[in-house]
Amino acid sequence: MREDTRTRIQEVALRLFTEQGYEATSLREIAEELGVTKAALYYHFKTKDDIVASLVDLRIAEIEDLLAWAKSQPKTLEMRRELLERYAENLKLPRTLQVARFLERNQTAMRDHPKIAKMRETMLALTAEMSEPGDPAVDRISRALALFALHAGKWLTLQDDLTEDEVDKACREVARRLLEI
Amino acid sequence: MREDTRTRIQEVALRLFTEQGYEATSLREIAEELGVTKAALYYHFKTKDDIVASLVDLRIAEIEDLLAWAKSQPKTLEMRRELLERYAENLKLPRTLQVARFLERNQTAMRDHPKIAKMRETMLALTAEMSEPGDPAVDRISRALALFALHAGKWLTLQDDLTEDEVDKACREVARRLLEI
DNA sequence: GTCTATACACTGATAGAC
DNA sequence: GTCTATCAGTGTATAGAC
Repeated sequence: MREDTRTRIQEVALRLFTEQGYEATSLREIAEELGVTKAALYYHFKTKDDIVASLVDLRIAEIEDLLAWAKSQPKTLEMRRELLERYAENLKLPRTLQVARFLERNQTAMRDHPKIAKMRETMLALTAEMSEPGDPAVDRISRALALFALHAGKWLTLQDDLTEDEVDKACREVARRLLEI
Repeated sequence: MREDTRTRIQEVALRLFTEQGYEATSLREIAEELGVTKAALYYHFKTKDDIVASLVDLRIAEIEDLLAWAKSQPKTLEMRRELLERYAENLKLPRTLQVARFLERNQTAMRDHPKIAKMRETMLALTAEMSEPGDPAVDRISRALALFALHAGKWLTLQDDLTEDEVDKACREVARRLLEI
């Protein structure tokens, strides 16, 4: 029971874009790995950019969901803790994690992509929801940093004798503490 | 009193690589901006990779200096504070900051570059110097994160009404606190 | 939906004149 | 040190057959 080609293209593209970079990955490479020709890709996606857009859309939707929830809540420590929890849980989903990694590693290449601008905007709004405008700068930065600490674990993994899971747990703990600093 | 071409190539390349990405920047572009031809670049650098290598070398040397200093010190809180201070001061130098930004934004593209491996290794060794092997995972991650918090300020700048300098100061304060968590 | 075939621009890199 | 000229290769994208 094999998935449709469109989904398979997304999967292979996401993996190669993340491993090698967006620019460094050619449509020929993607097509070859799928056992189809380049022309076939163009039936499913208008351009190379379009493949990326379809991936980023997923992530934007998730962050927007989080943002909507955050906006419906009072700006308390409890809410920030819960937001962090939700963000971390979301980041555990394989698809989400893959897209997040792709985005982390291809910031510059994706720089002018409208979807990326949109995502950055939403992400910014999310960090804004973690503080009141009048809060001290250190508090605001600290809370924003808490979200990014969750990502940090992914590329700190190599650290040393710690397993990926241990690093992940430690990052979450550090993130939690960043909320109360 | 104009600098030599080699240095000008490095400057332009660094700026374009950072702004547009390594792969997305062609040698033709660099040459055009300098008012020379592609062939001229090849007199000064063996390959495109070579230009990057010359830039990264600078950063590696700086981190190795820091590492050497760290190794000569006892692993105390005082030392970690001082290390953070030195790292932050170093990151203020325009050239260093530019190279650091370039590296942040082109991780994937530079993935297989031997110089990058070397740099990651040195950076890892530096974070390792901030803890004893027996320290709790949370402490170790927290301290490593302190260094990265200094970088975070650079792309959190957009945050809101805060100036770049305010964000920077706040990041340093958060980083300091991460040492004591 | 997927193929073959092709257009056309641009890439990194080299050879050799000045 | 910088140029012109050129290379082979690859890139994205399209037209049209099956």
